[in-house]
Amino acid sequence: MQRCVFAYSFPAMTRPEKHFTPADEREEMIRQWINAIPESQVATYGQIASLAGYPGQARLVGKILSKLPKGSKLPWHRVINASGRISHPDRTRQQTLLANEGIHFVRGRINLTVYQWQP
DNA sequence: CGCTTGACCGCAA
DNA sequence: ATTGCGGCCAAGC
Repeated sequence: MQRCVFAYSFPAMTRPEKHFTPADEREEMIRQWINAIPESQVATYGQIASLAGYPGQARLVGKILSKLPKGSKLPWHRVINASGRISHPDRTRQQTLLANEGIHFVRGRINLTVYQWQP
């Protein structure tokens, strides 16, 4: 895990009118957890949301990933849905990246009991 | 404003 | 196994 620096990185945090959970803080937490997913393992959207402190907000994780810049270093491909399938529009690309890490699919599906990250 | 749309999820048929 | 639904919430129109 890398150091958490969001409190100093985002000017929005210094504005006191919103009482808590500004969008930038949530995004930063979620990014950090995604970044922490080890190679050859996967996490679900909901799992990342919970780890980041926002249980039940899986959609938020998908939202953030959908806005990810092209050359992002974030291992976005290690995030899959709760049924072990790919939600990302470009399935083949994501599946290829996962295959390169030794994660294989059985009938379009990843076995979560084997590959899901347990922090 | 209200309504729709998502890289979602759990549960009930 | 698959479908549907309600819950979730930010963005865009």
